[in-house]
Amino acid sequence: MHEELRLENQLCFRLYAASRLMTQAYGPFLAKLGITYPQYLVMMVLWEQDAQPVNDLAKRLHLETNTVTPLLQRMEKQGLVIRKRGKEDGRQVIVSLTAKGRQMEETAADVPREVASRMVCSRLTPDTVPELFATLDELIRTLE
Amino acid sequence: MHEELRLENQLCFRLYAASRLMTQAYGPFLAKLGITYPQYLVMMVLWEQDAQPVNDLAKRLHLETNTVTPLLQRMEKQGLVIRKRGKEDGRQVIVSLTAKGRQMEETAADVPREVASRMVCSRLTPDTVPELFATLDELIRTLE
DNA sequence: TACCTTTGTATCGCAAACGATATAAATAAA
DNA sequence: TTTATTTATATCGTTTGCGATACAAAGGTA
Repeated sequence: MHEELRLENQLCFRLYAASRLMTQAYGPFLAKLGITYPQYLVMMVLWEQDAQPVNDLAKRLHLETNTVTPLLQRMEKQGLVIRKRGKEDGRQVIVSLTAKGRQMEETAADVPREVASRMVCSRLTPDTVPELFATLDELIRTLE
Repeated sequence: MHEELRLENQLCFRLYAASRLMTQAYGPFLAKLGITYPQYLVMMVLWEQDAQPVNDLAKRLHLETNTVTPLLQRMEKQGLVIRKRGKEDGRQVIVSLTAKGRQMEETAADVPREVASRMVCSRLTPDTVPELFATLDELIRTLE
């Protein structure tokens, strides 16, 4: 038996499981807004900074553009964003929020708190969370 | 601007990004074995305990059976596992390793070390990793 | 100008991942 | 025993996610 191959010894599996369960935890709240979890991430990026090229959105989310493009196409069909060719650089596609997309920010502002309330852990306190964030941030920087 | 909606303040996004980047880190090594990352997880479960019903595999991986079934069908097509109806309970499908699947464990034993070597972080030490594991484990227990 | 390379998006194909639903076997209830 | 319910898998449709590839715009270079 190879101890290093035990599921319980894997960081990768914990991240994989935690990530999917976290996505599921957001599901019911995002369903009320009519969006999915990756779409929610795109919206957060745009609420923070509107009118960005596809490339910048993808980089921010650590995704490939061939993942983001169809995602944005679906969001455009739903009337959340519009996509326009860049004026200076005709290769770029600038993604901007519609009025509907901007309005959604108000409703969405409650979501993080609602999810957090279902996620009370003894090990996730104002003391320990910054440490966890820093560790994950370093891991992400190292892997990308 | 809603501070709680900033991407940088989200645990969910860090887990999402870290999980995908981790999967990508395994990619090249698993490609040599001819399997994908979720398939690798299934193999780890079976190396630990062979001949399990689909349901147990799914529970162990925190996945739905409708995700695991097609995964196993692809693995069966590749000759890594075989699926047989249970004798006592005809509803169950028992998944077992083939000789090829068992042999793969030897080659795979190097994978965790190879990935770890590309993942050296100042915040991921023998001291801090148990703490991180415990936090993620509690989070997973809370969310499931 | 003509040609080559780089850059930014998009298209295609495949493997997850999951909700909704279907199906058959096992179990409980009548 | 017949009927109803639960349980274990499987099927279907949609959304992600990514590698490989295509393609057009932009930027060199000769």
